[in-house]
Amino acid sequence: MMSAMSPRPAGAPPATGAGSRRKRSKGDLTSQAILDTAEHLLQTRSLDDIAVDELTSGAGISRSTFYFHYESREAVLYALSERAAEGLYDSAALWLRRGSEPPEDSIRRAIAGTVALWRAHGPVLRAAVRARDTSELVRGFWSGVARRFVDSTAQQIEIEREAGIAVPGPPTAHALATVLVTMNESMCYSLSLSRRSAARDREAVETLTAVWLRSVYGVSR
Amino acid sequence: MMSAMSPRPAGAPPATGAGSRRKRSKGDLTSQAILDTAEHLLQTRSLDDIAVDELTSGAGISRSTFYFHYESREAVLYALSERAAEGLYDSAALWLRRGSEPPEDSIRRAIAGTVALWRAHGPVLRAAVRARDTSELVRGFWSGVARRFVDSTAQQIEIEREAGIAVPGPPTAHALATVLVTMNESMCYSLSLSRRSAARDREAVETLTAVWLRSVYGVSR
DNA sequence: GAAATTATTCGACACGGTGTCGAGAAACAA
DNA sequence: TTGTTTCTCGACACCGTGTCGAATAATTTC
Repeated sequence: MMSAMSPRPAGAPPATGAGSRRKRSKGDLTSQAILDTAEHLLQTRSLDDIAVDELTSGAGISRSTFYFHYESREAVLYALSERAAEGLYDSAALWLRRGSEPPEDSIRRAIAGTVALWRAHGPVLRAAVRARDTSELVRGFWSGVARRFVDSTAQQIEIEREAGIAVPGPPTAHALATVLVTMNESMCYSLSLSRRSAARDREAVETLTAVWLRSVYGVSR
Repeated sequence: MMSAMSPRPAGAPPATGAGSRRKRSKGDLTSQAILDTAEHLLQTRSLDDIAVDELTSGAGISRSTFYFHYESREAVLYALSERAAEGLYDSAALWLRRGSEPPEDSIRRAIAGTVALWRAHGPVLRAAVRARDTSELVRGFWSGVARRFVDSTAQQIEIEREAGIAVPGPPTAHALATVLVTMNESMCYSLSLSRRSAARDREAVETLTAVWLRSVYGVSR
């Protein structure tokens, strides 16, 4: 007796990353196929417009099998977000500028990196941002990402202020950082919604960079 | 014969505004009741979590009657948005500052007005912003509002630049305006999500004002 | 390699929400 | 009153979700 009570892989399968050394079980493969189908469909439709059977027929399995691999559509999105947000963390590290490189360069580079990443994974990131208001899981994950960005930015602002390079408070370093990071996100969101265009991207990067520079350092040119 | 083909009031009932002089037909009343119920429920739940029968039972009518008054839940949101966005247009007029008032004051006043409006109608405005990605109708309406804001801001920036008060381009007046307006919106969105707090609101207004001032005028203080 | 165990898949089902239809009640006009 | 327009309702067809238990495939154990 004792029915199997198979341990459903709640959030994401063990190590969905590319570098997974574990043996590729059949289940891993279909989990992956579902993820891929989802990312593909997300390029056209919003998450709640995508029915579960579209996900599964794209992966060549029956609808009910889906629920063996994921708890819900949101769980799929969560797994997808993790995959896409890895790159974001790298960008976050760029805030902390190296050596004596002028702030303008490091800020522009970081912003350009963020824009590029939104271009690469726009549909997933947009869906994730939208799901913040819906899914506790996604909200938690995403607010972690945001905090990381805000904190390191605020820290950097404080350093520059103490060095007398950046213009001092009333806006708290933290408050300023929050606004700037939020601004970046929403610009990237709407940018990723428009047709891909190098010129548009460049202008967005330049504009955001200018706002960052002027807000933090007060300088113009 | 010739079945009535009753002219369903597509978007919103004739003149949903408060100043409507038309006779209060029974239908107007229930349309209104639906709207009120929707705004009330929106304070707790997201739009797609709200079922049509919750809207109608709140208004004391049967579910199918809903479809006589509105085409869909989105149409309700559209009507609600119009109601809430009226105030926004007033704020937009504030960009164009009067006489010789220092820019800092008019900008702060305009931003404070926007924040206040988001505090008053947060749930509706949030739902509207979310529905931009979903409903063509809402997207059109909302992008009209946004354009109005951006255009008048850009125009004002250009005036200030020609007067030598504001720091000159690379960032086009229009590009800069877009970023700033977008920033305001997303900050208001997330602010309206947090528990009401005069202190928090004040800090947000100050921070946004600082970013506007520094981005447009380059000054620090 | 046969049996036991575990992992994966499936079809069927119950449920809940949507949107449409045609019948009819209520309000109003003549 | 009668006719017309406005408004309301219940019934219905449809679609998507999530759960269950049984069936099959893969893997381990002996």
